[in-house]
Amino acid sequence: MPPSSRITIRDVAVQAGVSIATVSKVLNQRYGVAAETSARVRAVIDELGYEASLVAQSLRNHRTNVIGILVADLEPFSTELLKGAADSIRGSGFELVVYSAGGRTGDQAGWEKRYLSRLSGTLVDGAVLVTPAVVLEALHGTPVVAVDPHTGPTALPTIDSDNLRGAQLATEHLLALGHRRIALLTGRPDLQSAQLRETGYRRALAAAGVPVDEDLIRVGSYDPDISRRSARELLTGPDRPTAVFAANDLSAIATVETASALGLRVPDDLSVVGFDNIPDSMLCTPPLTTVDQPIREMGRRAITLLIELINGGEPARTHLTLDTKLVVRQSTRAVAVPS
Amino acid sequence: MPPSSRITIRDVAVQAGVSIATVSKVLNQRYGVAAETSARVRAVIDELGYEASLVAQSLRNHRTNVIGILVADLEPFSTELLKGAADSIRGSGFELVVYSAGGRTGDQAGWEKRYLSRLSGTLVDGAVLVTPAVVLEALHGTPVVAVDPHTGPTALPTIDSDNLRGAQLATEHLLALGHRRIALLTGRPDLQSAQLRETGYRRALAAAGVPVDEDLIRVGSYDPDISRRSARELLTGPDRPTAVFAANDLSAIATVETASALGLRVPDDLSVVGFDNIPDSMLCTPPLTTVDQPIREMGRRAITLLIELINGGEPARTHLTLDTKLVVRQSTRAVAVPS
DNA sequence: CTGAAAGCGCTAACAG
DNA sequence: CTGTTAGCGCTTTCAG
Repeated sequence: MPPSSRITIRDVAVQAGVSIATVSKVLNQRYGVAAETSARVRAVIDELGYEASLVAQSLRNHRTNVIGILVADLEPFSTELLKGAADSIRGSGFELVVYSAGGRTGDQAGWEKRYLSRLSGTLVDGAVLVTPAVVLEALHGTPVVAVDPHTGPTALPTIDSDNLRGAQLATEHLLALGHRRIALLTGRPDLQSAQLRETGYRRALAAAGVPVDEDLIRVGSYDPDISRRSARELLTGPDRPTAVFAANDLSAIATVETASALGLRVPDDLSVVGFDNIPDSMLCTPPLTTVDQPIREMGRRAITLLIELINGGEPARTHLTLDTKLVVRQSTRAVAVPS
Repeated sequence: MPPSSRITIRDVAVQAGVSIATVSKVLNQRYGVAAETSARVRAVIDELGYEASLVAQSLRNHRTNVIGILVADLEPFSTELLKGAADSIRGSGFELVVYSAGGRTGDQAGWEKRYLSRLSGTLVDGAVLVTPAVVLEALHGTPVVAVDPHTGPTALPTIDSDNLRGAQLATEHLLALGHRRIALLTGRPDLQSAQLRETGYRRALAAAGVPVDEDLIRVGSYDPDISRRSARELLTGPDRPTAVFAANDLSAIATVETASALGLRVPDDLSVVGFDNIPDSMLCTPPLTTVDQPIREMGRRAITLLIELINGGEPARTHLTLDTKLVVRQSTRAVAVPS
């Protein structure tokens, strides 16, 4: 078949009666083209609606002014992050391509490495890796920033949020309200974020001198169904908790739903705090007390850091942990403190 | 400078002691390579972590199995659409790149044409254009689908939603509740969506025999600030409306805020319906009655249609208008019908 | 079975 | 000032 009827630089050259090189010079505003020639070429470019192929340019130049954001899938977390990234890309002179593995994360070596290899060196000047699940060493020459990596510490420059402190805040809040039987719905056991959130919970309890009741710790796995099941166990058991800290917003919502189904009112009969993975504005029915994770801000910072990395030198800080804060809404309530 | 230390097919060839051509054959599972050679090459590929450059492949092959989504910016509407697109890309064998103009929509010819030209023919097999604001004729060979184009009818295959009917539904709902003084906050006058929403409003009133009071129609422009101003005018004027239909969710929220600031309670003193451009779940404080625009579904359909277009023949329908429906929440209330 | 060579669209020396 | 030439990394004939 004909190699697509795309208009190429050659078409322009022929039409304008000049060489390909001359067209290229006009395109790139290089010196050494007669004003008249230049005008003619430009006229033809307009007439034909020609635009240089990004691909061909990438292959030739080693600078593209394009930043890549690599995500496993387009879901609430990653899309929220994209909005932040878009904020800081504006006016930076860079363009943005988002590459989505389309949920096919079961691949051999992981989408992270695969896409990074396929795109870097060509097409993008640098990349942001969103919640990579495998450990990646720094790559051959292409600047990479990781956002909220699910694995532990990484050699890569990283932007993450303070999971540990967030969990402590949440638990302390419940303690301050007088709660003593505080349950925990954990996250996915294999992810560091979940481990940190559990640690924060345990530390807060320990600091308050409240013994941990392992029966009050159930797996939520960042999953609505699993969380619903665990929540039901917690709330129907003997001596049920007066409060639940859910390591994830989906778990928190599942908890509220389950409580409601069991005839328990939130916050009158049960206080709930969730760890927020999706935008604040989406958490509303019912209003949940949450730990606010600054997703958009992480997106902004990741791009800023990446651009520093691309444009040269060593940035001041190559690992940034953003603060989390507690957003108190009406889903928690004080209880009588046992004397 | 050294052209980036990217690992190329050449590195693999050298390391394996074969020619570049042979490596390529192994990569593409072509016949005519000894099993032993093939194994050796594969070993080297693994060892080096080599992945073929997407860019170089694109330039050479004219099929990339990549679909492009071109957006002016990454905001609530476009990111919501992306989620839908991701849904239907899964398992399709295509990958997804999102290209964002980064808000720089003030360009000469419009980002739409520019990016389409830069990417088509190479890099992507087809593209989805999200809310293009200029009229584009079908392009040289590359399949393109437009989503919710802001201009009128287009030669391009299109997915949009039923703005007219949605607006009628909203207005009829308010009429059915007994409202007679129903204000309209319009959208951006230059966009067809806004015009259709206004037409729907007028038709519903006409059908009910309620005369249109032009004083109750104010410009909202899909913009919070402008909407707030207009809302204030409407609500502080003499003989204020008992209900407002806002042609856009941002306008609706602005209306509720303004009402609140003026001491009017929603829905007790004022009913509000908004046309939803952002996901249902984000509209919650306060709960707004809205017209639900199926954004994710549009994303899904757009990809499905595009893939049909790419894979060959003429699809059954090349222009699809999705239904909108009214979601009634507590921000509207019946009023006494004047006898 | 393997490799040399041409070329995808473009840019950057270098000649003319 | 302009055109010829040599690749960027890869795939694909087509000889060896």
